[in-house]
Amino acid sequence: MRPSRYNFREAEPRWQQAWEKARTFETRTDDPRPKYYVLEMFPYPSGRIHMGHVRNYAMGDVVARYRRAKGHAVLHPMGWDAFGMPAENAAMEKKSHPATWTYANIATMKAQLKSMGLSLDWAREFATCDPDYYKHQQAMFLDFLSHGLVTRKTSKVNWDPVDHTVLANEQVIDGRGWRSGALVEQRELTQWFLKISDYSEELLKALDDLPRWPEKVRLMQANWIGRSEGLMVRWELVEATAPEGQRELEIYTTRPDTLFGASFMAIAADHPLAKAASENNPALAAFCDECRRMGTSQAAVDTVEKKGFDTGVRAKHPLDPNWEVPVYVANFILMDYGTGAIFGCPAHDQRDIEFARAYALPIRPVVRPANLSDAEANAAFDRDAAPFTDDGHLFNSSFLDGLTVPEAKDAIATRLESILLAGKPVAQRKVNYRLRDWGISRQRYWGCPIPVIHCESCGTVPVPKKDLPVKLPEDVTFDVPGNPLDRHATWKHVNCPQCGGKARRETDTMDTFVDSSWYFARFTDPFNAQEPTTLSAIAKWLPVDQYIGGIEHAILHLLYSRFFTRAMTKTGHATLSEPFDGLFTQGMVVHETYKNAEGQWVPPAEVTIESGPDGRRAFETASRHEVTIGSIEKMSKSKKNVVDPDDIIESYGADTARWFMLSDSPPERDVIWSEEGVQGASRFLQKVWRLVGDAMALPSGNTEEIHPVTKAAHKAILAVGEDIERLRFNRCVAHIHELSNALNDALAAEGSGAHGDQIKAAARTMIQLCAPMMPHLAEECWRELGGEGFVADAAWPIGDSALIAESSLILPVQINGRKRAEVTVPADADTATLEVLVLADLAVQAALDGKPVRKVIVVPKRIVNIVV
RNA sequence: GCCCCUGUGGCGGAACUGGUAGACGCGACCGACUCAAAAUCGGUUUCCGCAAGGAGUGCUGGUUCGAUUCCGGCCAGGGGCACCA
Repeated sequence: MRPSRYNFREAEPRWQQAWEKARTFETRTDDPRPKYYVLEMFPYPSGRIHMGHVRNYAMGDVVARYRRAKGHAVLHPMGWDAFGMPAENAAMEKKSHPATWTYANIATMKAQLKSMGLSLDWAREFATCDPDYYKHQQAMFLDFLSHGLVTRKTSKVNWDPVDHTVLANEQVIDGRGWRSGALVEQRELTQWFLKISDYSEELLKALDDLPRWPEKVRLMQANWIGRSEGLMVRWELVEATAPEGQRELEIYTTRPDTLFGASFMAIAADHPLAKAASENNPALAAFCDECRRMGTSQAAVDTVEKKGFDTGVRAKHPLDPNWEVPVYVANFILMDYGTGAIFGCPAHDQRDIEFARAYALPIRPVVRPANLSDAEANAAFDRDAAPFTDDGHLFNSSFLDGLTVPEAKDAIATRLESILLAGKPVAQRKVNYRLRDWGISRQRYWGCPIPVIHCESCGTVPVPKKDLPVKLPEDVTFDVPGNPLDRHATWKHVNCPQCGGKARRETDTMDTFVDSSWYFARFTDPFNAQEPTTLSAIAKWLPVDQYIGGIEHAILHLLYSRFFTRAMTKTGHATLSEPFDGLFTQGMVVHETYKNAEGQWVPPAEVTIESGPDGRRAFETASRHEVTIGSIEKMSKSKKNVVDPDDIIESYGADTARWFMLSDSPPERDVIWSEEGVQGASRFLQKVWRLVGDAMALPSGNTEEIHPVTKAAHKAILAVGEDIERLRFNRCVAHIHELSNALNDALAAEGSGAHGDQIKAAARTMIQLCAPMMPHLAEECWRELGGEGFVADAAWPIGDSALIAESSLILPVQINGRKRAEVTVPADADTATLEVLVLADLAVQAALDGKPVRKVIVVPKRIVNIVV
């Protein structure tokens, strides 16, 4: 006997086991059908999955299951982004080894993901902390090294002087170390870099070839790469003022047209000239030290007050040897960008004008609006007004006078290129990029070791490939701060692979972004023990057809992966440039917040919502005390507005959780998790169960005519398919609701059983359309409706647009753009016939009220507009 | 400061490429079933108005036979980037 309610607790695990036993979702590499690679960003094993994961993986699973049904060989793998700081923090706090902690979390989260019933190929699972994974990463690093894609240079880190440890930006809070509370200093360390900046132009240009990426993400990447065209200009220093050995100062500018408005030079505290000038100037040295005490994060640099210090050095204007400008050290000039030096033109730059006002420097306007004369512009100039940064015409600028800004940029570049200083042109055109090389060195234990050995006589020597992997030692302690690899008793002491002499291992590990920059490639053949990738598998499966993840990875992860794919291709590990053909960034999961009378946050699980005509009220379930409903915010531990996926799956089942995640909200926007919403989803599942049961109970029978339910079914097939392809899951849900309503109507009207076959067919269609979103219930119903095998293996139904066609349609009629009537007309009537039909209609006649018709506009199958 | 996105009923949202604004769902209300409740089913639900009718997609102006959609200005909310020369 069929139960009247669907029992998900019994059915869901049963179908999960059945799929697993049948190995339904394992991908055969030699599958001859057209491929489709669906990938969701793999999770960090933090301990438990959260609702954001549920949303992300529910979306990916719909795409994967739909593509399977459409006859694709689908690759839909899952793994773990398993290296990173939280494991070390847990090691310090809970005294568990990072590996133990990480693998335990993976086990928990894998069980949670399995309970969602995702169509994943678990046979391909790996964690980036598996030596079997990172040994290939080390091999590729060595290949990158030999192909000139790796460099070693100094860069700054946040140094905690108390804990003697390097801090991540997120560990620096208000300029202090998060544990020690000590003021953070900048320290220079020699570090390993991947030369992503060699690909700046390429990575920028290729953004145009990614039409299936969100415009927003491409724009963010373009801004991050930050191409600018400018001029490198060398300024001769006034000899009497310059430190020993310093003859000139080179700056980079994108506004060379404003050179005649120059009033000062500003250099970074780490600029060689600043260091040289500091030697005999303790006050300047102290100022440079102060600049260095800022954190290395941009946020830290941003919030600091703009300050400068006159070095006493003077520079000669390149076009007027008698014109001298002062050289300042300024805390807002970054050594990393351009040459670490600028010239300031206060009249035409916001930052420069603030600096000039603060240090009483001259402000000379050189660009005027096109509608003013030179004299008017000079008269109108105001030191205290905002700088003029628009395009205009040059004045007060010698041979540039009267030119537009672009003309002046070109003219001054041409002039300066022909002037020689110390035998070389004083200026040179230069395209510059904001994008910097990718520093991958981390002074931490829980990461992929950089496979290099430092030998006193041979220098840096790559670890021979036969010695890979360089494995992390297991016997490490976290009771003191600092890098456990560095203080390990034996690990770093090795013999040099070249000379055999005493040497030491590199103790830095790789940035975890390296791990995630090629995992998608490894998934195409994770079984290859010899090589990182199998080229035939890369060629077959890449690029990823649909990549889905959070917008927070819009820049770094996606840009690094694009670079890494190119680097892999250069070193023979891949055969393409762009790893992700289609990208989708989903919104966050948000929830209401609740506060009790004492002002404490209350978790949703302890709150009961009651709604009536006066709105919604919330009560603590246990005490019945009313709580205040607060704003809707991203789920976070601090506000306690977190809903645990396990609790939801336990109370409602995986299908309900998935269905609700996909309903209502457009996937790129935030979705509000609410108890009412999830209950609505649950009710719909039961409705599907009931409709299928009622349909099944009908006797067989058919008539020639096409029943409305058949039309509804075919309409839904076409609409749902199109909307899945465009990732508009909320609309899919609406279409399925419509079909279920049509089915409900058909069942209610069915007395004699004359249309049994058509109604049953419509029920089957509904189940197939539901299957990508609520796979367990769909399997259960599919079996009942006599479907063969798994619905997961069934071909997607084919919609027949001919069945939907109507012989007549209702056309709205507007008069002067206002809807006044509706006229039923034959679907195939031509424009002239329509005009006659519409004008003859009684309701139209009444609305026209005898006014003369000036014009009739007919939009076929849409609307008729009469102009009177 | 710069850049981007968003703004539609009580709520989430729909409306293809300029062509019937409010699909679908949530909530609410009314009714049926029930001793009763839950569940379920049926109906109503943009606002004003008894109605006829009118208004209406953040505000404002424009283009158009016709604007949620295109353009200008403004307001509000969200996000990203940044002393980037």
